Amino acid sequence: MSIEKQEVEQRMNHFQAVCRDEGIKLTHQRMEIFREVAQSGDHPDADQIFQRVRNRMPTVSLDTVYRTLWLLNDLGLVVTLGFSRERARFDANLKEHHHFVCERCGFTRDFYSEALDNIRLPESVDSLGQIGATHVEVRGVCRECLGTGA
Amino acid sequence: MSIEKQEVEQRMNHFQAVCRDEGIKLTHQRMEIFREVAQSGDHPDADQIFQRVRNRMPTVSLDTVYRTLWLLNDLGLVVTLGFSRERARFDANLKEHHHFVCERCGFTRDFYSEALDNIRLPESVDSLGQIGATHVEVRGVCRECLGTGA
DNA sequence: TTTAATGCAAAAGATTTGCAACATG
DNA sequence: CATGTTGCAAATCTTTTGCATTAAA
Repeated sequence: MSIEKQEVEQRMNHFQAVCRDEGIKLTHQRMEIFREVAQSGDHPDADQIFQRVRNRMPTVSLDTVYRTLWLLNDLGLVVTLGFSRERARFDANLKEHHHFVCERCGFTRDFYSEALDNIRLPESVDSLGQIGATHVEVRGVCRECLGTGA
Repeated sequence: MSIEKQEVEQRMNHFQAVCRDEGIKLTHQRMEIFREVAQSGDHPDADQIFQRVRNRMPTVSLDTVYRTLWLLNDLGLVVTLGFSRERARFDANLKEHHHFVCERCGFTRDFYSEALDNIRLPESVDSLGQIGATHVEVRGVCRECLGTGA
């Protein structure tokens, strides 16, 4: 599944504008790496991106892919799924619940809400497959990081 | 932040019952590792669990912690946060969106919903900190994995 | 006693870093 | 031309595995 050409062009333009504004050099590698993410609808990981870019650019290196992806992330040009940069975290709470996650320090807290447990999903989701648990993740900044510490 | 004693006891009992049912041996290590997750409200990762268990049980090894955590996960006694077992995945879609994730193959697809973008969070969340983006993750099984392939 | 689980040490994987060569602005 | 960026190789960090020993049922 890939993104429409027109949308990809828009994303490329935005990327170039941001790089110019930030004084970040527009290298061949960065262009190809960003393009790859921009045109992929399947949320690839670093290694998949590396493999795909390498088809067009055989000399690119994996470490450049990593450096570039995190740069794009810091620039807000790309987003990571879930709690991505972290390792697996475990939870013995089996009741249906949701999470608040602090974007700065990783602090994570469960919360409950019957309303959220019962949210209606759009019909488009039904066509993707069989639906299991639905889980809400709220990103934010915790009180501690805000300096609003009790 | 730790879980109430009574709740921990309940979780321990459930854990022991499941192990018995499944013919899984109740070792000292498993008890301590599960207890650690059961009484932690902060969603620790494998290494944190290892460090904490080691205080009480200095001979436990990190590989046992890993083996046990994934066993608990397979038994449904513990849950992982987000897309945990995977590596970081990237997305250049900056529009507000949500995800459907196949639990079997990892297939992930964006979907949109104004209703979900505007869900009301319970007030308890406000007290945790400043709220940023809210994101819904639907877990399920994709059509391909269901054998309902188009 | 039988079988599964542990600890150790080593292997495998993933990600990051120092540095000289190179390309961009 | 000056500086930031790359590729390489090595280092680091995380997670997994093989195997002899130990412990649970």
